[in-house]
Amino acid sequence: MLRMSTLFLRTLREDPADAEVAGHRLLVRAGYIRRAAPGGFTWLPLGWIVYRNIERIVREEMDREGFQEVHFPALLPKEPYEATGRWTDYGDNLFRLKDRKGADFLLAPTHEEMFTLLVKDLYSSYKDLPLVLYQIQTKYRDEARPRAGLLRGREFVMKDSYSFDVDDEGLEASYQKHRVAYQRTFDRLGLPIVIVSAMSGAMGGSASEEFLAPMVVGEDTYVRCTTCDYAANTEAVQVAPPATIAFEGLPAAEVVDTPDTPTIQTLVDLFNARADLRRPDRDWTAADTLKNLVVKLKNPDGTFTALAIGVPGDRDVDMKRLEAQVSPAEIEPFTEADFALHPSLAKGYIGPGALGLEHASGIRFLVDPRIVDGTRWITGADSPGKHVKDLVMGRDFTPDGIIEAAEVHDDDPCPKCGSPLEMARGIEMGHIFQLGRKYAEALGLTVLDEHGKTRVVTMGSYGIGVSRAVAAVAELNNDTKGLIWPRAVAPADVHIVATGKATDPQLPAAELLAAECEAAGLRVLFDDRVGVSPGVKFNDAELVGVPTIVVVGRGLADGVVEVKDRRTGDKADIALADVVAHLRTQL
RNA sequence: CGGGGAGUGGCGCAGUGGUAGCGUUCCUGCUUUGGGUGCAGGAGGUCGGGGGUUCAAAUCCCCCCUCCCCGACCA
Repeated sequence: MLRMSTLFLRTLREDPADAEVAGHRLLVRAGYIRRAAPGGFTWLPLGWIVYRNIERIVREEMDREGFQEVHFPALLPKEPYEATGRWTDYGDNLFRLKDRKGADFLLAPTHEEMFTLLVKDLYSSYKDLPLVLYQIQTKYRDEARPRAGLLRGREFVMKDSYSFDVDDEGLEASYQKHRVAYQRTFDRLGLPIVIVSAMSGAMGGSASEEFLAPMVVGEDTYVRCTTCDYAANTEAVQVAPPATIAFEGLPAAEVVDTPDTPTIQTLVDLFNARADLRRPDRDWTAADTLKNLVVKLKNPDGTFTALAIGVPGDRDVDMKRLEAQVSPAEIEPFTEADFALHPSLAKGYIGPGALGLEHASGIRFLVDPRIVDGTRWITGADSPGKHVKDLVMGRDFTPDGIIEAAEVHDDDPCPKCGSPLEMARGIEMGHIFQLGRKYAEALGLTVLDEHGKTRVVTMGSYGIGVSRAVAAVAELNNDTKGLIWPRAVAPADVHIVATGKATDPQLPAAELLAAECEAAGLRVLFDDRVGVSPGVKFNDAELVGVPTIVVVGRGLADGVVEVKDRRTGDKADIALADVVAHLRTQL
């Protein structure tokens, strides 16, 4: 039994000034956590109880699938991470340190390498697979910007698991088991989840999905269909290409003088203003123009490659989407010096005429999927002050390929059903990932198959943010008065408040009730403080957020106590003799 | 890393060069006991850190650190 008289707890009367988002603010105010370091938090008794409840649920769902728990050090030598290139790839996000002999160590941001090596150490036969191992471990990432308390810290707890299979079918099965286990886990935590397709990116895996809890303070933007079940991370959205158009009857391309049209808007205005250029049926819009952007890719080996991207003029290139497409290369701006090296590019008037591996610039030219055969465009004519109109895709120019890099907008058509898409924000609670053989290859994890042949093991990795889940549940379960925990994770089932003076009958009656509740299997938080006014106790109870509040107060004279539902605010007077049975029905 | 805001008792804030204050919290006493009760007395701060200017710095100057917000970044 937790007693308020002795519990290590101090609730704050006012909001802490450095906490913006509701969940963070309330976790601090209600005495669940304290900031201890940049991006690091101390769990106070109530917070630690909630944390462990969540951890227990995660563990139970892993165990239910037959996954086996192990536990690695967080402090690791650099060598395994050098073997996979991550010692450098992780960049500034990796906490690096040296031991007394000067050897390099790191605080692990994730443990793919160690799990791979552990399995390599002990297993060598296909008969040993499939295998799934997991741990619940503190992770370290030197985040550029820790945020919103536990939502993004530099030290946090993650459940990470890793599957090991002989073949792709096995990987798929392990992946699906995790998918199901994750759905059940988040369901038990009371977290609404949208599963979105994510980019497999540089990892080269075939599938990756994120489990997002929708919330406005979320950091990830994703799109979801307003009609069907399609949902995808913004980076992974696939644009549905329109139907192609026959070339017959399309006007011939024509170069026109368009002085002083540095922007899409000025170009469109000019076309609408000039009688010789006006469209008879409707006004020109930015969507009629083809915008060509040139960037520089910094390849992993340090070399640079130029890349041109063509998108409809009513959209910008989304750098995040572009980066996801070209990963592991990084995007750098195309500078004046770069233009000097490519005299065929007329800045501000770049067009398909100069772009493409087979054309003057030799720059690879990729276009948005909406640019299909037969679409006609106003675009740069590769000469200052000139544009070309009615340049027809497939007839007048052919790019080197397609790229998904244009901005995604609300109301874009769903690639699955064509209904409008909408953008939303969420926080990543879990990520499941078909890694494939990258780590097994780099670290030499192989097994012998039934024919005695060496096979590289194929892997998956799967994460749940455990400490983040505390923050997410708090964020989604509160009101102006405080937290409202879902019962499965709440620090107690019932918060018993005794009002009255020390000599009044309420206190001993509440004491007795608390003991009975506990004997009946209820987890009890008992406000047994004397000399504290009822208002303070009521406010604290609402702030702390235990789902059921029982007040042993003035009704005691009539043999009843008040049972209040924290979430709905519903109150009922229940006869003292019936309280325990009544409370048990609410579990 | 870029832009913006801010660091003063546990928490929230005031204090533009001259002995650090208010509210709350905490302690003591009395009072009060169904919505943060009232009164009185008390405790608690090297004013984020380091340099500098000055007779004198929370206050002015320089450097650094940290926190919050936006962006970049983020299996």
